[in-house]
Amino acid sequence: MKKTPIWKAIADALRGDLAEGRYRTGERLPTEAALADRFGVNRHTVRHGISALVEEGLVHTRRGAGAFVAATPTDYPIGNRVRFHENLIAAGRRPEKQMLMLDERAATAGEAQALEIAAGDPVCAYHGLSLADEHPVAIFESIFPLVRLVGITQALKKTDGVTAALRLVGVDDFTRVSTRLTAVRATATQALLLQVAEGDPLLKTTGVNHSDLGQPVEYGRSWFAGDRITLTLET
Amino acid sequence: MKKTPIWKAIADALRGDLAEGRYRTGERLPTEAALADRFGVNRHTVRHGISALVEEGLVHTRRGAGAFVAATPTDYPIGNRVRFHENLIAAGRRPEKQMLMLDERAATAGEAQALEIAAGDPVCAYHGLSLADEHPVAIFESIFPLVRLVGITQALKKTDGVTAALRLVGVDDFTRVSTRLTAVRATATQALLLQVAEGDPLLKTTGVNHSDLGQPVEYGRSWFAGDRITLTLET
DNA sequence: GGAGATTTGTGCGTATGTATG
DNA sequence: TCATACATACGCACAAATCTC
Repeated sequence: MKKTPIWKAIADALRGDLAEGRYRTGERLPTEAALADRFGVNRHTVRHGISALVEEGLVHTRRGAGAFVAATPTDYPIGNRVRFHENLIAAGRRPEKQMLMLDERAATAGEAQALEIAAGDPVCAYHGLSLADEHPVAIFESIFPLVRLVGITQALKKTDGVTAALRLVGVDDFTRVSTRLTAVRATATQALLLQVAEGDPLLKTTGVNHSDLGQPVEYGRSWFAGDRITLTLET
Repeated sequence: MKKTPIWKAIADALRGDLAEGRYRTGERLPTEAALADRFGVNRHTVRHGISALVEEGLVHTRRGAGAFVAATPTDYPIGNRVRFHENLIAAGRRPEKQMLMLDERAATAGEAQALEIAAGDPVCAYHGLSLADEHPVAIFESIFPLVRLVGITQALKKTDGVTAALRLVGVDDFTRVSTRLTAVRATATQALLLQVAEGDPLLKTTGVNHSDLGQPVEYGRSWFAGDRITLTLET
C-alpha cells in the first residue's frame, strides 16, 4: 500500500472535479481558505496541490483574484527557441488561398479568452481554405477583435491577406506569442472542405498574434489534412 | 523596477551556476540546509527555488540523497539545441519513461535515409512509452546507427535516458536539426499502449539529431494522444 | 476615486516522516 | 545502528493584487 501525500490527494480530487465538468472553463475555484477548511488541512497543503494543477495547465491563478479553470486540457511546451514554420510550399507547389466566409459576430467564450476581450464583444471572423496545387490542405479561421481593430472587416475584403489588412487598420507589426498543436478528428464540414473522410485525423494549430503594443489582435486556428501535410519546425 | 522573489533569485543563481558548468552532470548540489545558510534564508525558500529547477528539468532530487544536476544547459544564451523529450519532461507532471523494447536489427529504407546510412546497416531500436501521472501520453521510438555508435544498446540498458546513453558512447552533445509534425490514426497496437480507441487521432512527430560532428546519431519518432496532449511552441 | 475586505504570493519557524548512505 | 537529507505538513505573518462597497 502506497501512501499518497495529502497535497496530491487534493490535486487528484480537484482534477477529478474538473474532469467531471463540475467547473466550467474560466470559472473560479473555491478559495484556498475554503478548500483548506473543506479538506481539513493547512492552506499551504492546498496550495501545493493547486500548484500541481497549475503546472499541468489545468488551472491558472491570479493574485488577489483566485484560481480559475484553464481552457486547455494539457499543454506541453516543447521549446522556447523554436520557430514555427509552415512548410506548405515544398518544392514547386503553388499555394492558393480561398475565402470562405467573412462576417462580424459576437465572440465565443474561448475566443474572448484568447483575445483578452469580454465574451460577447464583437469580432470579425475570417474563414478560408488553403490549397496547394489545387488540392485543399488546410482550413484556417482568424478571429479579430473589433474593439481594437475598427474597419478590419472592410480591410480584409479589400486586401488579400491578413498582414496587409492589419496594416490598413494601423497594426504595422505583430508577433505570434504562442502556438499550440494537437490532433483531432475531422468533422463532417471539415472533411467535406478538405476532401477527406469524416473522422480522419487532422493536425490542429491554434495561435495568438499580438500587436507591438502587446495586445492580442488575431486568434487563429488551422486544421491541416494529416495525411497530406507535414509541418516542420526549424531550429 | 520589478521586485523578484527570493526563491526566484535563488533559482536564477543556481541556474547560472549550472550554465557556467560549475557543477557536472550527475553531481550533487549543496544540501538545502547549506544553501539556506549561504543565502541567509529559510530552507523552504531554497526548496521553492530548487523545485523550479526540477520543473525545468535541470535538476532532480532523491529523498535522503540530495539534489543532482540533470543536464548542463549550454543552450541558454544562444543555441538551437532543442531536446525534445527533455523539454517535455521539463513541463513537470511527474513524467515517467517505460522501456518497451530494445534490440538490434537492420535499418529499414526510411530509417537508413534519415540516418544517412545504407539500407540494411545495423541499427539499435529503442521503443518506449512516456507517462505523466501514470497515464500514457506518448509512444517514442529512437533509432541509432550502430556503425557510428558502438555499444549504444548496452549504454541504453545501463542508463536511463537517451542523452546519458549517447554520452556513454562518446557523443557529448547533439542538436536536433529538424522536427516534423503530422496527424495520423492510431494503429491497434498504439491504441492499446496509449489507452485510446483504434483510429483515434495521434500527433506524430519525427526528428533527427546530429552529433556535433554533423553526423546523424538518432532518428526519433513520437506519437502523442491527440485528445490528451497539446504541444505548445513559445516564441 | 477611495477605503476596506478578500485572496493569492512570499517567507519564516517548527515538527515529523522517510529514504539514503 | 545512526546521522544525514529530502518530503510533507502545520502554523504565523505580512505583502501585493484584486474586488466590493
